[in-house]
Amino acid sequence: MADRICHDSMFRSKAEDSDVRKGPWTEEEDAILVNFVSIHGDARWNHIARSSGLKRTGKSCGLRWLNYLRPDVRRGNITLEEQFMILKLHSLWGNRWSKIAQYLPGRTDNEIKNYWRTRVQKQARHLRCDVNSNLFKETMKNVWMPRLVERINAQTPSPTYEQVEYMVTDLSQPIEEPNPVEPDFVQFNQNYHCQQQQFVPASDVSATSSNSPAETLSDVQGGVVNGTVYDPAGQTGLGGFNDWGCVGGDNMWTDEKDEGI
DNA sequence: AAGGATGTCAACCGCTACCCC
DNA sequence: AGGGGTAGCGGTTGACATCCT
Repeated sequence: MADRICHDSMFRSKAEDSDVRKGPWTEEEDAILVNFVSIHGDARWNHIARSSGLKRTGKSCGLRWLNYLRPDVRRGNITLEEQFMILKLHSLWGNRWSKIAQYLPGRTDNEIKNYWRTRVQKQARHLRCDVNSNLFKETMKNVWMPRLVERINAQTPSPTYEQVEYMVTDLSQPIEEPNPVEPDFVQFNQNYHCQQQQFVPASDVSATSSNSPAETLSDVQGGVVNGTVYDPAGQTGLGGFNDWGCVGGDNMWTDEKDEGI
């Protein structure tokens, strides 16, 4: 859209525009930006861009700071706990990346978005279904999330009863928007991240129906019914499908090879 | 070993909402 | 009220890395 030129360029001269740098940031540029932010704060990015001498747009400076340079940004692999939160919050809010990022301290919306696209959507492709389909949502809720919880439990001590009840209750929440249980997530996040306590698999609690949504899955082709993985064509006992409901190969939760957990 | 395929992620783009004058 | 300036959001792109044949 020709009349929707990036606003950053609207108040830059043509000479300046032709001089605007794009692409990866250099260490020197990073150092300049960090220095300027330490003096002027992380606001007014256009002012920083101009006065720092960086040949970048204010927008580019802001993005670089937010996604990479700010001191509280977390780098490295997404943890199991973070993965669980992403799946859970995405089931409630969809592609509201910045909102989801608020519940994952130190993670950026960009990082979460990339995670979703590269890891989660890949699994949807393997299942030959749309990431927004009922099949994919059911598989995520009834297979991947409980298994993720199991893996989290395997590395941390037992949860409190309240936490178990919370998890069970919350996992049964319908997918809806706007989200009516947002305060619970604040509590959940605090409990989980601050106290280093743990979950219990929903499948371990009789009140849940994590493995038997047959009446729901009967409406779609493929999925997981009573622990059996069905492919989108309705076949069972799929060669190549592990019990995550995924095609064997890369493990979506870690960088390790999937051993058919 | 090579090169094509695939995955990852930083950065950019287009758009919208908000604020201020 | 409305227009300009700005920040933030979600989608997309492209460079680089890694994997596979």
